[in-house]
Formats: sequence, C-alpha cells, structure tokens
Amino acid sequence: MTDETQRPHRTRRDSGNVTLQDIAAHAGVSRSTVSLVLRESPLVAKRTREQVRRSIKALGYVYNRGAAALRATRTSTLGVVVYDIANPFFGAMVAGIDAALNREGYVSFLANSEDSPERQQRFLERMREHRVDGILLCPAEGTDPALVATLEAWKLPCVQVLRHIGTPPYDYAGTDFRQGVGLAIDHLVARGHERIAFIGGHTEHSATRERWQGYREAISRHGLGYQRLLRSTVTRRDGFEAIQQLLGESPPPTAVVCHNDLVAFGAMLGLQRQGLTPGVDCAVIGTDDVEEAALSAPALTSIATHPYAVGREAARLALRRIQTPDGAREQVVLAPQLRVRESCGASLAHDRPLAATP
Amino acid sequence: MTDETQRPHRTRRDSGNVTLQDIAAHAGVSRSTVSLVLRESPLVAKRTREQVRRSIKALGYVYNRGAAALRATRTSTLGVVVYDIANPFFGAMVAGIDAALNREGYVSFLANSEDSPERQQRFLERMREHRVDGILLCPAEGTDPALVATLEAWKLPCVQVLRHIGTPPYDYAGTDFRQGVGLAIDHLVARGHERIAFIGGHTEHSATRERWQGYREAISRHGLGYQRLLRSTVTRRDGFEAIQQLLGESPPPTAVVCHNDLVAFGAMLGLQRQGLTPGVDCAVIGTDDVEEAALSAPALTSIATHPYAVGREAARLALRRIQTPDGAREQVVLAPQLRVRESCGASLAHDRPLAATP
DNA sequence: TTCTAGTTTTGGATCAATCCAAAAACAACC
DNA sequence: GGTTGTTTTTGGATTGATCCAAAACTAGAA
Repeated sequence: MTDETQRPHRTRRDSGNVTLQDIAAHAGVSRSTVSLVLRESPLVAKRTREQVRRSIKALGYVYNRGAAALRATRTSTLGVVVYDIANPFFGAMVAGIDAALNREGYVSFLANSEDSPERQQRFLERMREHRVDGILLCPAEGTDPALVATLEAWKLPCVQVLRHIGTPPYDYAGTDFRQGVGLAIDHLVARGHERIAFIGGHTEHSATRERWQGYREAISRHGLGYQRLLRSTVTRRDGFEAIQQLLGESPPPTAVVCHNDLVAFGAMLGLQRQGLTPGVDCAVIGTDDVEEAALSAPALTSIATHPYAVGREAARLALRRIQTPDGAREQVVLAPQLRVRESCGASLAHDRPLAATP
Repeated sequence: MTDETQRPHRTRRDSGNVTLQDIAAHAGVSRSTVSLVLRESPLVAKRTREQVRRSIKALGYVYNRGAAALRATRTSTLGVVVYDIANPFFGAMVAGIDAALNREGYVSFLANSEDSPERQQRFLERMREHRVDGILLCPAEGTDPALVATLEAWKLPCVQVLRHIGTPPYDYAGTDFRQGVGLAIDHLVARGHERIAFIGGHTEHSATRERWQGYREAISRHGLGYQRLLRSTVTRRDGFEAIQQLLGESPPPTAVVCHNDLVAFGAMLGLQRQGLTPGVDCAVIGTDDVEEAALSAPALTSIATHPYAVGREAARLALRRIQTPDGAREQVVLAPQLRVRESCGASLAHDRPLAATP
C-alpha cells in the first residue's frame, strides 16, 4: 500500500483556514509558486500567475502576515510612542505618520507613554516581542539617554521625534524650535519691543532647551538689556498665572513668547483678567499654531511647527532606515514659520502703539 | 554512525536569535517545559521553573509573539479605527483605549480613516492579514452597514464606538447623545428660555441622529412652540456662520445647543463679532466638554461625553468578546453630564436677564 | 515489593508562510 | 538529435513557538 492512504485526506485543511497549500492544489501548482505570485515575483509565467490569482479569489484566501514574518523576519509593522496622544499636536503628528505608512503597506502600533519612562520601557519591550521593524519615539520626560544605545543593541531601528536624547548620530525628525523663537523675537524687535519675556518649559529635555537657547541667542543678538525666562509646566493655567506674575514686576515685559499655544492662550486670558488687551497692552506669541490659534479672540500669533509634516518625515526616515539599517543616520529638522496675527499687535498697533517705533 | 554527527551542531542557533531550544539546552530541560514556564503554567515544579527563569535571563531571551501566535491563534493585538485622530476628542478616547489594553498585555494598531470608507476597508483587510484578535471601530461616514456582517463573517470581533451602523445586536460603546441634548434643554428651559435652536450635524450617522432626536423630543416634551435645527458640518467656522444666520431670523433664538464644542466656540465668536455677549445676549451650550471649554472666555457650558471613559469601556468590551466570542452582544452607553458655566448665563444672568424667569 | 494515583516532563506533529538549491520545461543553435 | 542556455517550477528544510498524548517520575498504600 502507498502512504497516500495512511495520511489523512488534505485537500480542505483541518482548520477552517485556506492556506497556500489549498490554493496550490486548486491551481495545480506548488506551494512555492503560489508564494511567488503573492509576492509579485517576475519569475512566474503570466499564464500561471493568472491561474493562481483566480484560485486565490475563488477560495477566499487571506494572507497570513504572521506566518510570513516568522520566516522572512519582516513584519511590516512599526511601533509609535508618544507621551500625550490627547494633545491635538500629537494627533496631527500621528495622522501624518499614518498617512505616510499607509502608502507603503505598513501599519503601526500606537502607545501613549503618559510621559512615564516605565510605561515606555514596557511598551518597547513588547514591541520587540512583536518583532516590529522599527520604532518612532517621542521620548518620555526623564528617559535614560542610554535607551537609544539599548535599542541599537536590540537592532531595532529607531527614529526620535520632536525630542531627542542620547548623543548623535541618531535618526531624528523635528522642528527647529530655536529658529522659531528667534523668528518671533526678530518680529517683535522689528515692531519696537525691547522687553521680551519667555514663558514655559520646566524640565531639561531637548525641545525645551532649544527654545530657551533660541530665546537667549535672539536677546543677545539684538543687544537687548532685558531678559526674563519664566519656567513652568506648559498648560493653559501656567500661562494664565505666569503673565500675571510678570505684569507685577517692574519693569514688566511688553511682549511674551510662549512655550506652546496652550500657554499663550492662558497668557491672553491672564491679560484680559487684568483688564488688558493682548496685542495692544502686551504682545503674545505662541508655539505650534494649533487650529484654535487662528480662531481665538484676539487671533494668536504663533510659531507654526507643522506636526503633520514632522510625522510624515519621521515615518519616511524610519522606512528608509529599515531598508538600509547601516546607512548614515539622518536628521530632518523642519523650518518653523511665524504666523502673524492680532495677538502681537499686527492689526491693532496703529490704534495704540505698544512701544516706541524705531 | 549516529545521526547526531550528521545534523549540524545546534547549541547556539544558526540565526542570531535565542530560542526556546537554546534555553532548554541551557537549563537541561525540554522545549515544552520552557514553553510552560513562559506561560506561567502551574504544571511546572518550582525548582524547574526557577532554573528555567535563570536560563532565560542568562541568555537574554526575547519571546517571539509572532511564532506563538501562529500556533496558538491569539495575537494579543487589536485594530483601532478612528476617523479623525487630530481631533482632541479622539486623542482622549485613544488614551482610554490604550490604558485599558495595556493592563491586559494587549497592544493596538491605530488607523486614521479620515472618514473615507475605502481607507477604512483597506485597513480592516490588513488587520485581518495580521490576525488581530478584534477591532474597535468608529465607522467612517458613508460606511456600508453591511460591514458589520462582513466582519462577523470574517469571525473578527468588532466593537463599534461612538457611531454605530448595521442592525443590533452588536457590541457598542458610546455616550447617550440624546439624553445629553435633553439635559441641556431642560437646563435652558428651567432658566426661562423658550426659543432654543440646535446647530450642526450634516449627515445621517447615528451620533447625529441621536442628537437631533434628543433635541426634538425635548422641545416637544416642554411644549415649546419654537423649533429650529440648522444642519452644518461641525467646524468652528460652521458655528460662526450659523449663529449669525440665526440672529438674522425673526424671532431669533435666545439659546443654542451645538453639535460639539468646536461649533460652540464658533458660535460664541459669531456672537462677539455682532457685539453680543455669549451667556448674556444668547446662551450657548456645546457638546464634548473638551479641555478648552472650561478656559474659554466666557467659559463654555458643555455636555460632557467622557471620551476617555468611552475608550476604556470599548476596550473592555472588546477583550470580553475575544474571550467569549459567542456571548451576548453588549451596549455600554455612558450617561453624559451637563457642565454648567458662564456661556449659558450661569453666573451672569443676574446682571441682565436673558428671558422671563418662571 | 508491587500497584496505583498523582505530579512533572517530554518528543513529535503542527501552525503557514519563505528560502534555496536543484529539477524540469522550454527555446535556440550546431 | 544532442547540447547549451534561459526561463519556470518545485520539494524539502526552516522559522519559533504551542498542542497533545504518552512517558517518566513521585509518593503512598496494599
């Protein structure tokens, strides 16, 4: 007797799932050929390819990416770590990432670290277990700089986004916060301001440092005698309180640049609470240019940091790194833009001058 | 000769990866035992378990979830589809999902459908290929109601969130928008309003229908003669334009309830543009209670819809469905709450009454 | 000591794909 | 017809875990 009779009949598989084997049988070719068709290999003859395609449709086959990944060691997945997904800035960034990945057939795991290095660490370990092809990381505050080296040792390509830790070279996508603050101050100085304060940022991560550096450099570049940097966390309430503190000092600033738009909104509220008008009695400039900036009253002048574009660039970088793991590390730093609106006196200044014009 | 000599030496694996095999060799047990230890099986003796744990640490083993999933048909992954991740409401919802999943060792793929049924479809097919254990779906506008049945046929557990399509029974987590609008109108009526309009919602999906239904029911429940429902998309600009249109009508409304907070912010701006004060000349109530609501000027009264909690409940439902695929479908509908602030005249009414008090 | 019952451990098959070297099919030329 | 070269196709091994039935230990009672 042949061994055919011994092994159970196998045209329809034991489990309900249709596999390459089933398609191969249906199309009268081998497993390998079907696999080649699925991967669009040019090796397969046209007639065969078409026949296999027909069988795939006929049997309602669903590609099993997990099984493929096991052998091929590519999963077409990416891990994305942000520290505050509820912040609309990150929402826009994730949208940019999603759009870029989608085009390449990649999907992404998303995690919200809530700025906790421990949560972040747990997630990264889980990503390793899932064998993601790479990581997009907005490092949580207080992340050990050694993490970048750890990921390197894990052979997990990692692109840092917005904040960066560790020492170059690393892959990074972000915005030039330093330049952004510089732009804002140049604009204010051109409008005659001489006492410009900066509000916000409470911990030493790169995105804060860069803003402060931009502030200090611009102040000294313009030879201004006044310099005032007020640390704080970066909520609306912080802006609200900070501006009132600054107004109580003598001399008070005539303009403030804020860590982000939330702080700026708070600062505007604080001015209004004191019976003052933003853009008239004190200029206010925010950072990020969130949707609400254009629609607040008065409209907020803001340094646009392009979250969608940052996300898209970060995703591109990651895909490139996955293709060439040993290529030179890259840093994509987008140029910010100043969106001038009412809150820095743009269209109100003629009514009541903010400061002596040059 | 034995076949030992024929097969290549295998203590350290060919590929760089440490596998169960390697740990087994190191600990002097079998692959199966190591697997049992990893899955915390009570079958393994304490001594053995400890020895295996030591070997796992010593060799720096990383669990391969892909390989495990192939055999066990559980991936510990979930697909999440939203239609606008840049909206802070969804940000908060995703944060809730993330927190609930994290606790159970699950991770989630996130996709942004941008309200395109085609993008949504592509993503769902990809999720199927990745063999996710379930789907959390905020259906894109215009989604074919048959999609729910399709997912059912795919044997992919699906929990709908915020919007629902198809016919019950299905799993769903959301907020009772109908009740929310009812609460708002009850409050306004109690304050003496008789002409209450509703702004926003342009397409017939469940979340819009429920709001409209709540509006019409409340109006007729209170026996009000005035009824005005203005359709629109749901951006700030829509609110801005809608309120000005309503003010031009005779009689104009004395209060408006808005589809979401963005529309409400726009409506407040529109009032201010006309030299009117929200909460004094016309009451404004929003929906969602986003962070900004409490901090706008005047502070916005809003129907809180608890996005974080909705996300958390949706995730819980999904995990439950995965455990018992044939259990009864469940609907978790959270009760909204009215957060009363200045924009509906809460603390301003004594200055200048909005309407005759009862 | 043997038998039984309970506790641990194990090897082989399996999941569904890819990889790769070798075989088969085909065409072109002497 | 035989030889060579090119294009297609193939089967067996491999990836790294889990499943499962059977084997190997224990300990306690007869």
